[in-house]
Amino acid sequence: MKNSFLSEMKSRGYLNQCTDLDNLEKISKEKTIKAYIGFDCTAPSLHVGSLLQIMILRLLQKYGHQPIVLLGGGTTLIGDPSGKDTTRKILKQKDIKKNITSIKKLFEKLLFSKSKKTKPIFVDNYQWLSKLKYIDFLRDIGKHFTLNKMLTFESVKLRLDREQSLSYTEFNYMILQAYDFYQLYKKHDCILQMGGSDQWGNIVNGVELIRRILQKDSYGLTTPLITLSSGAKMGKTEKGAVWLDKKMFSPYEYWQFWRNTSDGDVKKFLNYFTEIETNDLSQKIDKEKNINNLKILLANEATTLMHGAKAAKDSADTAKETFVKGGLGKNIPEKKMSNKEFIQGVNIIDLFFQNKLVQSKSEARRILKNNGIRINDNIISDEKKIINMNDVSNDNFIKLSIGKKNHLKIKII
RNA sequence: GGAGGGGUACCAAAGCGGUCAAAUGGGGCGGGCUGUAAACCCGUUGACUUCGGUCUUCGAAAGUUCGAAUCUUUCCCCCUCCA
Repeated sequence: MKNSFLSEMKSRGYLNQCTDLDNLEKISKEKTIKAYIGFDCTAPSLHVGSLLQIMILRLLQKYGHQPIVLLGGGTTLIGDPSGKDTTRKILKQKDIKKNITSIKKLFEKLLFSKSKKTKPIFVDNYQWLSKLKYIDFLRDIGKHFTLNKMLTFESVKLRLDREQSLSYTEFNYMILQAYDFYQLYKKHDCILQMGGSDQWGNIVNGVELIRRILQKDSYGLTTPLITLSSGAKMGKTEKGAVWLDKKMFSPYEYWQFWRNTSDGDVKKFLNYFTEIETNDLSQKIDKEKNINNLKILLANEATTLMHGAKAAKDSADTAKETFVKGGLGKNIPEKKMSNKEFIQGVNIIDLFFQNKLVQSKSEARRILKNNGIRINDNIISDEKKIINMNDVSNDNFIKLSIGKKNHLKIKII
């Protein structure tokens, strides 16, 4: 059997559930299809939690199909209750618009295609949702949804079971999402909606709505929920979410995020988040004895995909410098300071505080007590220590470190 | 509309007149071990400090008191149940 979109979906482990795998496979082999994924626009960037969805859109393109990216300008106003146990804050429309603009940029880069056939289509559901008339909507769309069924959905049940409130607004979310699919089917002949496993209920609703109104078949499929071997949710680091936008999360940090993948997750992630052909990949995995090299491979591939080959290489080099040689890496953030201050001498605590390596002086003192503060890789244990020109290295730098991973080079001018 | 319950540090949650900068758990941070992993262990987790202390915090404001997170009043917000 020849490789197809769905067969690679399966072999990479992207496929969790599908409404009708056999028929979808048949159709996607016969002709090119359009498929959509909806994204919430609650923040100015997406984070790695959405990366799997992005990967499958790219995969779709690889097999000549066309992705539709739905940016939920309308639904974000409502808030999806799936997977959340409390009502989300309602965002301002102005903010959502900004978010949409910057998320769109991200997709334009990631789903870039020269071919018209696989070029991504961007839609914003605000376009049609904002035009809905309440009475008409209730009559035409609402009649297809029974409360009996809606109450059986996980997202609803969860809230009710826990006696957490679920607002009427949120309760409508699933209907709107179903309506989105219906609109895209009509406007763009989009026959497939994809999403994370928590979207299954919403997706099925759309498929059913299309069948009821148009008597047409459409399809839905979901990707598995990614769990770490530790059981935690993926995508959080000490610094918060792992954003895909380099303004919010630098390529070096991004590289480090993947480099720090735990052992148990490496092979899975290589399949999920790189585009190395599956055969090559399994060979590589078998051959490689040192798991750290696989982690580096993962970090390189994932960073290349997101930020480009150069950024990946720079990050890898910096990491090498920093961790292997222990010297000053190129990508360590750098700051300039006048030599006047150092001729006078600066208190160590003040120096770290001024350079924003710590949020308060108390924090600096605390870390210092725990042997976490270093100047030029030497642990400092005296909080009254004065840093002056004697601490400047030959090439006019002072290296400040907090812990093992947080460094700053000060260039003396 | 009626009846109750509640708002405490990043989160959850104790405290219910002084010994409270506030138990405990999670998370975070630093250290140790190591492989930039996991697990585990130790320390730390409001700010400033001349290291003696000082200042600000328990939804908001006002009050009682020598003294309030704790008592009173008003206001704001959230939740549950009944209609």
